Amino acid sequence: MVSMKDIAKVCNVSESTVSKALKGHPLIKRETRKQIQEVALKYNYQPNAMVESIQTGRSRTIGIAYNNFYDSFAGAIVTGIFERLCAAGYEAIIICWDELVSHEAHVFSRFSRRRVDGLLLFPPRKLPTSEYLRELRAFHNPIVVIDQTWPGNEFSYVGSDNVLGAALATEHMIERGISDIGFIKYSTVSSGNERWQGFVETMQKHGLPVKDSWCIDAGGFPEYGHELILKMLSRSDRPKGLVCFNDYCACHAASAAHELGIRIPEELSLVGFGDIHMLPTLLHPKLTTVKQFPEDIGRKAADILLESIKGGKEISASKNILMPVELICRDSVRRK
Amino acid sequence: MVSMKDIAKVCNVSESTVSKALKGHPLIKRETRKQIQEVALKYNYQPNAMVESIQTGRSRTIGIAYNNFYDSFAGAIVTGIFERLCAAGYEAIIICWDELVSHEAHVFSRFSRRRVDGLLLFPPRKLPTSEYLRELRAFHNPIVVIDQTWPGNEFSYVGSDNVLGAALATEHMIERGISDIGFIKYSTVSSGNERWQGFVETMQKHGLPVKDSWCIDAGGFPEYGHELILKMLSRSDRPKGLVCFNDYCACHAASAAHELGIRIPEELSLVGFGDIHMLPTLLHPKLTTVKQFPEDIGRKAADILLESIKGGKEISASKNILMPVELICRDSVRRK
DNA sequence: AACAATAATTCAAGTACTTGAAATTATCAA
DNA sequence: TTGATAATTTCAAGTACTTGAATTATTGTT
Repeated sequence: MVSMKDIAKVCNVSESTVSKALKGHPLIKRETRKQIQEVALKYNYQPNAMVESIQTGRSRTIGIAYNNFYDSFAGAIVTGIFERLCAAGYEAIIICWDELVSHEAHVFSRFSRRRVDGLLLFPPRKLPTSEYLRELRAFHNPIVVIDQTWPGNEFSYVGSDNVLGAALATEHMIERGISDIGFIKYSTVSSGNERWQGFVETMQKHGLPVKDSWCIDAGGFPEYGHELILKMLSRSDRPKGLVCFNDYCACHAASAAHELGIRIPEELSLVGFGDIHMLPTLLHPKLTTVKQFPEDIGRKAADILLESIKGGKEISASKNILMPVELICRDSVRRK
Repeated sequence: MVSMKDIAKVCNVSESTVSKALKGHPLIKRETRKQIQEVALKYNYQPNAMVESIQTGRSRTIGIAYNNFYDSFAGAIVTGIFERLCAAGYEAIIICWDELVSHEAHVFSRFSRRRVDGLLLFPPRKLPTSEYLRELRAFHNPIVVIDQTWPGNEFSYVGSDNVLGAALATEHMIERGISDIGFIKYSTVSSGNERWQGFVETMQKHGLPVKDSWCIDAGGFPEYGHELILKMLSRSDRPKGLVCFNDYCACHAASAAHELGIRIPEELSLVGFGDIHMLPTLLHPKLTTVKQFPEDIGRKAADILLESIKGGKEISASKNILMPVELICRDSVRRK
């Protein structure tokens, strides 16, 4: 790698002249400046970003604690994050929580060693341990939590308005005259509980009963509770509609219904959640779902983080931002 | 952030003593060493990785030029990459090719400024321009190209054995007595052309005709040529089987067939490619597909890169590695 | 107590830069 | 030719460390 020293040698000047010339400093003679810039270009000189980091105490790098590269919803969030980071001249270092790869405890110290200026946190799917919370609080740079949160979270958080989303989905079914409604829960994540809350509140508002046997918890199952759904749908006393935690759940429900010869939407209506990349339109019938705006979540989270970094930690009060959601009507809910 | 200076001040010793003590240098008195280590722990001291980088000329960081965070196949590759990087004590800086975010030309200089020790390249979906090739060659660190390649690529490459995969898929259909076979191409990427080649060779080997009107190019269409497939399947002269470039294509074909009331697999058999995360088993009937091993591709690519970094560029000859593929028989191909 | 031998610690220089102050060189008038 | 002023350039110190050489402190021996 060419350094300033190399260019200085070639141009027969000192390193500080090179430094100033490349920054367009007006004290350097025009011809000298031009020559140095040409040589730098010729040798494809690139300044060492790490030196600048050491000097300024800012690495212009943020850390992303990531969960799951398979999930295109998280991928969409990251796409939004990158859009903003790039515009701000920041790079990102991604580390996976994945227990197989790196244990929790090491994630923070790895970010600290790389001196990231801030942290975007996709929380791991279990509740944070006290050890992990201690590490988080000891981290001396701004943190923004994304997509999932936990009770008592004191950091800034950006996610979807899950309560509203589930309410919209449930209202939609009720409006179409369906009242025997079940719910596929996912209680191991905060968004799952929020969606469940939205469902229960809406049912109660309309004086409809929430039947335990129609509410299945898919949380933690790798197959999103496929077997449980199958069991529920094969009983004679089964719901006419299912509001699902997300589109994957809805797909599994649809698949179970197909296996049992139950027609969608004539005999069973479905609403998903997420409008996950391509998935709802690949199904037949096309899935009605609550659209989220993951790119916007990513953009917003990055904006907040970058602002906190600029303003210093004291200026930035912790924020709790819920992004809007929208019901997308397709063909999986029975018409009146 | 606490520095060695801070610890030195607290312990009333010089910085070099701190440095040596923290490395467990035997020349430092046991008690001094212990005290320094305790203070470092108490203040949660983390060495600045960038200083080490400057001194050694190794950043212990690699760059990943990424394409598409929505694609869980690429996500699986990255998962494999991260597994190996983490084990080797490396971090990754990810930059997206996405034209909206960062133009091609800047990607390499951004990696250079961060002094990444090597590059894992998911090539952009178009053929490399000569400008881009020049930048690649000017990059003075090892490069490994992943998943897609191009004619005359002189860098190491790791991808799936696409020719074999398409051959397996085609053989499977022929074996089940289907001979009116079409193909959904995707000719804008190298894997697409390789799979096409595997299809054509197998058809010729069995003396079967490759009918132009049954071979659709979905390349470049955001909806994977859904409309074209629909048109083809609505003619009376339509294929009895479709070998598809990937699972997404197959999903669109299935969806088109559903719309037209064509039953799968009785009237139309389908084989996908990729065994993309959850997708084939969410369909009904479940999709027969050619399984790839993306995590292994990622692992292999990372291994080769890390080896090249260790060995220096001259030692590492450029390699061309094709990972095995496997036909997974599910329910979308008609039984004899 | 003086000296050597050993143990423990510090110094100084190097990494790739930046920055304000100091030094050098050029230019012009008297 | 000298001195003053302006125009250029270089020096030196700082960033957060590492490392071998040099220095200082401690211990034991006579």
